[in-house]
Amino acid sequence: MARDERKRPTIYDVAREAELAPSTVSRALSNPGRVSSRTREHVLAVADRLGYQVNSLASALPSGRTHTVALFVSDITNPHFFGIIRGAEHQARAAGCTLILGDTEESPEVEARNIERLGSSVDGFVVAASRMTDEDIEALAGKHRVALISRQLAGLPSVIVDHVDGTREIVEHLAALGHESLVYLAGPRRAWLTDQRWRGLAQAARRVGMSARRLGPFQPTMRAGANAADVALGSGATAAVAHNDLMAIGMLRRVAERGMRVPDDLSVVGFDDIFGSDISSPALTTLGGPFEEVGRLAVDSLLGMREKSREAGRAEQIVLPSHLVIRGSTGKAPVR
Amino acid sequence: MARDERKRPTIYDVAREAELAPSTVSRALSNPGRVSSRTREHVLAVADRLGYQVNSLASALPSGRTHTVALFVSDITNPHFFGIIRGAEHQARAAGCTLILGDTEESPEVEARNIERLGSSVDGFVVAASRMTDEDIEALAGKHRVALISRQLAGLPSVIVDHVDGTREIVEHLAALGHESLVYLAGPRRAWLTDQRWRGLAQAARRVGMSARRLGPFQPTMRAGANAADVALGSGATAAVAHNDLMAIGMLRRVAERGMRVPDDLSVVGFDDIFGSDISSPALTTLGGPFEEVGRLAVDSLLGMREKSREAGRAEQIVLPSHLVIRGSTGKAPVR
DNA sequence: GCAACAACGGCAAGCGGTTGCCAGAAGTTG
DNA sequence: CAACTTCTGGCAACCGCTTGCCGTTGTTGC
Repeated sequence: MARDERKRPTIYDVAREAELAPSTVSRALSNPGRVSSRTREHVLAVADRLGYQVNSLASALPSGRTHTVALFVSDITNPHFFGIIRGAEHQARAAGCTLILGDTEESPEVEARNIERLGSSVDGFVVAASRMTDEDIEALAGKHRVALISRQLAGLPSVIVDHVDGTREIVEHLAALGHESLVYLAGPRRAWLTDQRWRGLAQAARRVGMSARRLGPFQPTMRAGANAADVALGSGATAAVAHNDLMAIGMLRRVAERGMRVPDDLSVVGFDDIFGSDISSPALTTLGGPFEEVGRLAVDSLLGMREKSREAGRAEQIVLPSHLVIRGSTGKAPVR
Repeated sequence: MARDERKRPTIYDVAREAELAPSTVSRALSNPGRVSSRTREHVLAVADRLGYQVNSLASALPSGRTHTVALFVSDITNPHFFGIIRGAEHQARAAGCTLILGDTEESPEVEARNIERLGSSVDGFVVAASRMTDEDIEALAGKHRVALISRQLAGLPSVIVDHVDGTREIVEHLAALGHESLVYLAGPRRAWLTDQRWRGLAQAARRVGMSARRLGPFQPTMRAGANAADVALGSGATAAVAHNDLMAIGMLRRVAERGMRVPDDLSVVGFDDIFGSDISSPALTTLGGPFEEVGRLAVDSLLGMREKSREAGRAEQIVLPSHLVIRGSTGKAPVR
């Protein structure tokens, strides 16, 4: 009731009260240099007294600037995105923007639809771990400002955590432990990272003379990890690299369930170093990265696109270093 | 470039192309019953051909309906909110709304500020685990539609997971294991749940003749769990109930770090049954709840407020049942 | 066959801001 | 002191869509 009667004051109310034109009030509020300081202060005082708050919808309409950015993640229940979300939020807030978070639930359709839905009400999109095709992303980028996370595409700004060096580190770590064979439990086919990680692993394995096989694809979830574990155990490899920590943790459980031991019977490595990867038993060896920074930089480069035209500035593709976190899930290769 | 040249078509473009008035196009799109089916189909076809997409900003301005709801959580890195977020999103989507997610980072100021910022651009707010004072929430509710999660306040719709029965269950479980004393490691003072949980525990303990003490407050994080563990161990109690799973998991680690064992030396119970609570070792005994349902219902009752006036309908306060998940972190009380 | 009434499409006034343009006031310059 | 900038504030035209109201046309009832 109270809610409905009292309408929010508008600049017209403030203008009337301050005995000025609405346009002057508007300027005093959003373009302070344009009016005299006396006027500005007067307006501010009146606005304050009336409890005036800009209607962000109304101001976005003529100006086209919504001061809102959207972040889409492929699965909001994956702790991997925590850091990214936090980082993005901080950067957005620092830039005076609101962050809208969307969960695409691993579906390229949901992704495309949600993005289209938001269309005109945001200044741009940060898409993390997109499942869309390159073509769809390009089409999207033709209509909106887009920055990518965990994916690279020519001409678009992106932020990824290095996987070339990271996978090399993983392989060398395993090699040092005496492993001679590894399997990669692949993530979704649509995930750009799936191929990248496999390529990195395969190449590094070749270099150290380790055999490597790719199995899957699997959904990047704990549940699918059980399946992946069975497949990995069946493969005869002594080391398994899961597409992400969620899968890896699911594998740890399944291996234990089957009465085998990690790392004695099988070494397991994950990606992301998520919350939970250090409380599992054994704790998970995993490739971590500065994900908060990833989120921050992605928003940053999205907002940065404002000025530089896409052609001129050459969208920057940022690669942040990863680091291998060695914990209990990797150990000496079992002797045959 | 492509992005900037081609402006999105508007209803005027569609109207011109369809040789109709803009108002008719508007109606065909958003109020189909108001035009003849022939006209509607014609408009739809033209709109489709032109790739028309409503500008949600523009339509929200005159109508006042933004088809957007905001969900604020106190800490987005707490997996507890996963289910709530998912549930809220699903329900929002089902109702044709977009969900905006906000992280208030445990701060009532951030909470109030962010809510005010969004003010006019959402249809309402779902606030989970609010840290604001009752007065501030009431003030907010005077200006916007608000639904609460994990908090009750007269006159406002809310969804909580039962704690009365839940805490009783916890206490009885501990009593059955022979425990005669428990400590509650309290959460933030501003969290409504902190007092509620303590009250429930204290009352249940009294009834079974168990001693209960409240310690803290602590931040509801893993980090603070270490501190809580030390305090709990120092208290001499044989059972510790942490404010949430994050704290409880932090406690598990700290206890192990100090060379003691859970549950042999100390039984530990948490709240929420978050992701991670079953992969810790020992796995955590915790009070779970249907959190996805919580999120869903909260959005539901928020959107339901549309029709029924707040006074008339008597805001519904929903209480969902909790369930105790017994795992390895609770065991027989140590014999003295 | 005509009044009464739907049904349907169009007009135009908003929603609450932003902003290009103009004009009067104030400040500079020679 | 005239001529010319620079400041400031106001006017009014949007931004793209919604919606109350009106007029036309087609239907129905008697």
